[in-house]
Amino acid sequence: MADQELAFKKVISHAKEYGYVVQSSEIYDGLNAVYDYTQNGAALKKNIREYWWMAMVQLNENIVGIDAAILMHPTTWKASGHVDAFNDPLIDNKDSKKRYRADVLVEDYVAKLEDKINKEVEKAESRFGPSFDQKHFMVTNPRVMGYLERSREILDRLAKSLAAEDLQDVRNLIEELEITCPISGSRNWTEVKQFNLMFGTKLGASADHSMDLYLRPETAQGIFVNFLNVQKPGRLKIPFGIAQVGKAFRNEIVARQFIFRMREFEQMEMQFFIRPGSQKEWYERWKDLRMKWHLSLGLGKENYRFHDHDKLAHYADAAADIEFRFPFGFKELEGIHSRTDFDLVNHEKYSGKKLQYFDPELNESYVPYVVETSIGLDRMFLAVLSNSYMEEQLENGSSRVVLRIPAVLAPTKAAVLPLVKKDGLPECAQKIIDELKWEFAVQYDEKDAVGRRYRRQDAAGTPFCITVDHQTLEDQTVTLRHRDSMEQERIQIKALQNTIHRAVDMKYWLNSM
RNA sequence: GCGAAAAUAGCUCAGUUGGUAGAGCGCCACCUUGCCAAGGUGGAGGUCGCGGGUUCGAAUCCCGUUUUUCGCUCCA
Repeated sequence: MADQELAFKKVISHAKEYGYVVQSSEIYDGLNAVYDYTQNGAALKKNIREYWWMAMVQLNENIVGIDAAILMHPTTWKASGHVDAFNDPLIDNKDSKKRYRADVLVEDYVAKLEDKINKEVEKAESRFGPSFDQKHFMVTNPRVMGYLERSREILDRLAKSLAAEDLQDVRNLIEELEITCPISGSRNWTEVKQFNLMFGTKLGASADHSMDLYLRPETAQGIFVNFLNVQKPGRLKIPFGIAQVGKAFRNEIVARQFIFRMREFEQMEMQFFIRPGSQKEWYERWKDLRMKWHLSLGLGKENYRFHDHDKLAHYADAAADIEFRFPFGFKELEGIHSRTDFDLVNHEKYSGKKLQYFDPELNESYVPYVVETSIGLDRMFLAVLSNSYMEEQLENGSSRVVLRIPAVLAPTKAAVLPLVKKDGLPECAQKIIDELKWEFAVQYDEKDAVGRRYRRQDAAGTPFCITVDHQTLEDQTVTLRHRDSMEQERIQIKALQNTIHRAVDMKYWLNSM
């Protein structure tokens, strides 16, 4: 574990030093769980995004891509269930370290009062026998009346405090009622805090006329609300998919582990619309296809596994994660969910608009079922980066740090290095760059001994180094040096484009699926 | 959110009983070498995370705070 911890720390500092990821607003001490991607990170992220888009959208005739807004009509989140599910007043017991919904604690207390009332009723019933008049008893018995009065007072006060967002009073109420933690039995409570996992914001510059909005907590709803706006222009026939890459925002209670769980993150997801009843089959198919996509990058089969959910979210009838072996253990990288018709049906209900598909083969209309694949782009980035980082001992006794990023994803594909910075070699190198840069991200470096430049490029993850020497001026050949094997070969300048292309093009990588 | 640990140069870290900040690597310039890091000379870069307090004097002691990592918890 200590080794893992150390390895993870090294990845994090390497990410900063080599221009991949830094903390957001670092000069102001940073912002909790928010990170910026710097030049190489931005390039790697873009390449991952494109690799996904190619596999999902471009190569599938029945999947199209959209780009929905981050801001959506607030009713969207009522329909999706997020307003209810993501919004709670919570309180912690300091001794048991358990967290409770504050309103539920109070309601449980009231439930106990009701138990007491019921016991009184039972007692009286057994005493008076068949002539017992429960209604009369309830409004005359002083104890029962006391309990009822008490319950009403408590619930009224709770409702008022919650409505006024007076959390201090909710806390006071818990203290006054002497509510104890069911586990520790203590009354050592923290303050009550309102946890709203959705980021609020306002639409409209003037405070008087503004409307409360949320930054989307997931991108999926942008697809569901546009279901017909996409299906109709595309004349799409079921089964078909709508894909999207975009930012989502969550005020996570605990946001940690570098870019694994951030407050602002990017999702790549696809909602696949199918006939009701065929969900099992499509769910299995997409699990299989998504795993193949991951394996095509060659990060190692042993680093992936499926995790089937036992407890399902309210909208799902089956769900599995693809987990990856991160430096801190196997964690969720992608989710595949059979979402049934939950989302579309709810949007029909809240909007009053039909969100149905007419199936010409069945000659009937229905709300399609949905199988979702949803992968965290930032998590995929972390998977690639942490898996690529290696410290190697070489045969000559020296060591090197290398990022074995899959060449198709590498931020820079090749560095062009003049052996010495004189005799026209830099000019020659520059000419090669001017040719290659139209197709690949390339870099020039003339500083320091060439061996050191190789190491620098290794550490930055560049798969190829092209070295220009005096022989180049005579026969138009260069040294092509490979990052992973450290082997070099002499090839024609003319052959560079094809050789690099073969190594970095998505076609070859995705064909290995 | 609770608990623990940490924060000093771009990175990794040293800094003794409190006395005005150092190393290695990296970076920049020049010279030298020239196919797998660690040649020479010179240089830039730090109000020691931030804010208070104690003290004649704080990187060092105390309090608060921010950020990071770990455990628990939460979320999916």
